Amino acid sequence: MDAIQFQRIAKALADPRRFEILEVIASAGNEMCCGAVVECFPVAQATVSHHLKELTDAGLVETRAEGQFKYLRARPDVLAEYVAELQRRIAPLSAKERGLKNAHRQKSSAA
Amino acid sequence: MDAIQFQRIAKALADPRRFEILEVIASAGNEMCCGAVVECFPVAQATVSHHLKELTDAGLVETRAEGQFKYLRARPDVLAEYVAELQRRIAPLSAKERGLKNAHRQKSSAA
DNA sequence: AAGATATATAGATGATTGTATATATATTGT
DNA sequence: ACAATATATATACAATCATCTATATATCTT
Repeated sequence: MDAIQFQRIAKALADPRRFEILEVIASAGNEMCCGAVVECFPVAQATVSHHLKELTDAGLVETRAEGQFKYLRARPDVLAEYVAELQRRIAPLSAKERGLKNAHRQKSSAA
Repeated sequence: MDAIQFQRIAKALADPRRFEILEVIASAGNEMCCGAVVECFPVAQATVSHHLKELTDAGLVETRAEGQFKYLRARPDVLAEYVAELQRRIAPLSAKERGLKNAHRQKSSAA
């Protein structure tokens, strides 16, 4: 996963309403059309459309167009990729890594 | 993990600079003082201080005061809690859950 | 063709936020 | 006591963003 998508996902997850929208789509079980999502929230259709765009840009939601409708489906696999990358970047160090880190670190403890 | 902390963490992870700060602390291996973090980034000390506050408020970083210094340490366990909650909320449904969802959903497939 | 419906886009606005400068507070060393 | 250092806080500002209204585009129905 490249850094751009990584940050895009982090951003997408950061807004409470947008996260709720993702939750609704994920809990739907099967596809859900935009209108059904709009009905779940007390915000304008354009607002939901905007959030859906950010979620799909992040890859957390995929869409399938069918006639005038657009069907949404969550991508838990993409979320899993994000999670994996997140834990790879913020990882507790192994004893060996700690040793290497500490090896060139006398300055801060001597100063 | 309560909803407030969950959103606080999501927010804290969403800013690229703040995330880099967390990365630096996590990769330090042992404690790191604020000044060392400030040296890593081309932003003002007050800006780093502000980001550190958000990271500690979110629980992703813990601090230990020692004299005029404040030592920082990442909390990968808190991140792990966040990740667990994230995947619990956005989870692929089991076949049984899908069945239940679909049970009262004939309209969308019939329309 | 015309109206109705679904979704997307454009533009505006108020709120939030990342960052800066300046200052306060606390601690250490002389 | 005083200067120096480390960190936090107050205030300000520009940029971003969530939201809205209005409109555009596409599709369906009659």
